[in-house]
Amino acid sequence: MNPERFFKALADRTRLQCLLLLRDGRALCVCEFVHALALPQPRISRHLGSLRDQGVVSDERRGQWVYYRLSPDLPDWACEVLDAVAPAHSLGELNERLATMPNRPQVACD
Amino acid sequence: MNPERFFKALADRTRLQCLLLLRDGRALCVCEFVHALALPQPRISRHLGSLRDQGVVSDERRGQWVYYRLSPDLPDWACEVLDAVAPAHSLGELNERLATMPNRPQVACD
DNA sequence: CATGGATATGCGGATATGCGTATATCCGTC
DNA sequence: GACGGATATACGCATATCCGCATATCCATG
Repeated sequence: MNPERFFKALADRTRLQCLLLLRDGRALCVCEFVHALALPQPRISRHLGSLRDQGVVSDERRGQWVYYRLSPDLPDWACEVLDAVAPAHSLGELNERLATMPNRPQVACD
Repeated sequence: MNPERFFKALADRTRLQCLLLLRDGRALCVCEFVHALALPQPRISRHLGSLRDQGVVSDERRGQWVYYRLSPDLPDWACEVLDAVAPAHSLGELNERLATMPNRPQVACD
């Protein structure tokens, strides 16, 4: 994981929001991102796929659902970067929508 | 300064290296960047100009030279991001070339 | 005011990026 | 094995980004 690539990953609103939602070791499936960010599914899927290809997140299939989490191989400095920017980015609304998501697969699948 | 814009600024090798060189409050002029990074002058100049336009760095003219430094308005989280990534990015060679630069305008113009 | 060093910018081309729409794939259930 | 929900991908388009080269601008000095 080199810094330039990592910052490219963060340099997009959709990807940045996805990553911040995963920050505390949480795993979320695609439909949860779709609901929380209120964005079309292909868009979410493609961004998550690119994050996976770059080693920023890892995925895990559970039945129909694919869960994404921050890659366990993410170097310390990368986690520190996420922690540093988190306070500057209000996730309140996103977490709110997550919490009230109807038909949510299963909460806290960790 | 919003996180997405800031990360776009860091998502380029040239810009990232420039910013890391400025990290301890140091100010450098264009020709110093050119020498340290061993890149063509127009390229350095345009990247620094774009960083200035986005409020990441500030510039100051001194005679023929234009000095750039991290913007004093940079929010705390942005500085923390730079501090976090600094150890992951070896600047040794760049600082080495800076130190041995011939005809260097003036050292430590702070 | 001519000169030269330092810096900035105009321009065109190559490439990358992000998107929407449509469709494919994968999986559990019946 | 048909169906439906969840996810991934193919395709084409619009735009952004980065670059090199050439040239313009700015400034100190003579």
